[in-house]
Amino acid sequence: MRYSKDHKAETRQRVIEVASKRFRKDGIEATGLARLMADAELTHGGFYAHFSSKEQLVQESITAAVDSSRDYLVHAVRSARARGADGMEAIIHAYLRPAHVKHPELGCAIPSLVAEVGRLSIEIRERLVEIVDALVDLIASVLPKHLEKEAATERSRAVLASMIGTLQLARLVTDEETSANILASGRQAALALARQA
Amino acid sequence: MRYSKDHKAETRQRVIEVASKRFRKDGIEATGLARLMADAELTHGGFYAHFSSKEQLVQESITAAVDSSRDYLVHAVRSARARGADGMEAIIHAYLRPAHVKHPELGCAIPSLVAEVGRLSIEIRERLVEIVDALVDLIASVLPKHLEKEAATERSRAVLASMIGTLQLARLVTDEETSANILASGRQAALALARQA
DNA sequence: TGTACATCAGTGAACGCGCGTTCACTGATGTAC
DNA sequence: TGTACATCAGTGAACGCGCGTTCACTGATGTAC
Repeated sequence: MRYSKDHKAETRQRVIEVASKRFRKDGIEATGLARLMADAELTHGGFYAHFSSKEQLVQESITAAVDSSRDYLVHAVRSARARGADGMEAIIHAYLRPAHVKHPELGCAIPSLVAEVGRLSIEIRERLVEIVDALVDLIASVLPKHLEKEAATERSRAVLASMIGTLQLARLVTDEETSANILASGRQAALALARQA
Repeated sequence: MRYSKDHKAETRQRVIEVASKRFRKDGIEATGLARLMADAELTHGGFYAHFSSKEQLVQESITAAVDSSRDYLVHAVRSARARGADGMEAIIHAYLRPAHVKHPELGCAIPSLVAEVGRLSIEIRERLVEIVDALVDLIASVLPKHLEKEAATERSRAVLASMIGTLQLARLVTDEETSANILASGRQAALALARQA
């Protein structure tokens, strides 16, 4: 072996992390491999020492985003519970926070990629569905315990859908005050959905 | 003039309509002018007899989608009221109908383009914001009259956001039954948001 | 009404560019002796 | 421990392709006489 046994794995991981961010920020089709590899401080030719195709990188990058999307919310729930606060409110405030509007590259992959991914391979679609399922499960876990599983899943999906739409609208508008208003009423709406009778 | 005075205007309109559909179905950046012009039964070179750039076509195509998006919902409201039914339910059922999941090219431009448009010119973004504003106004018009203007706008935005997110999730999943479930619980959620205390 | 001409919507080849992918190579490192 | 060699992560030129845009042209039609 030329480099230390971990060297290649580290480079590969670095490319995945750079890609995961760029895809969320600029979109998948709009991100070229040459610029992406330059971001990872490599030249484009070396790409194929790590991945068989762009398709494979896209799949792994979205999978990498599952954990990064969920972990932030899991942490928000834990710290809320530690101080006796409401888990649902913690999730909604974490998802619909101004920083999430400003920094799609560090946030949830769904609002950034949901439309584009529908046109790509079924494998890529299914990777994004994994993120949806993970977030739905997380939201369901802070719903009242008396709900049946199916009802909890449906309600969680509705909360997630409203948060996704709200985040997208908040990102779309150019006026910052309007964006903040959309975010605030979106938080209220998501909470109302979580607590409906 | 070579052709009858309306000929050029008709061709131009045909290109805009074809483009408006393709952009919603395949995305803006992923739609090439050559294939688009072929769809309109023209060759690509003729494009610049009608538009100064792709940018201009995109702007006009989104503007064209304002009316097509709104008119369908306006019609749904009118026919609901004609038979004494609820306008809000009519809008929600029209937006969150299975055909809207299956045929993005004939539907609302927001779920298809909201993420991508954030990366394009500010003019294009503002054209999509016009559609958002038009739909928010329409939803507000079927809200109870006693609400203050600001409260009505905020509630309408929340209803729209939840419908956008729901439609996107219903389009994302590959299983048709799951898609129908997402749509059904999304309708219920949107209605709950419209009627919250 | 019939003919000659001017117009210009539409054609299709060509442009430079960035895309994903391939490939001959380089040179720093781990291993064998 | 010191040297010779094999490995292979990473380099950078090149590939065919589709992109948006330009341009010299064609030929069907409206207009002038």
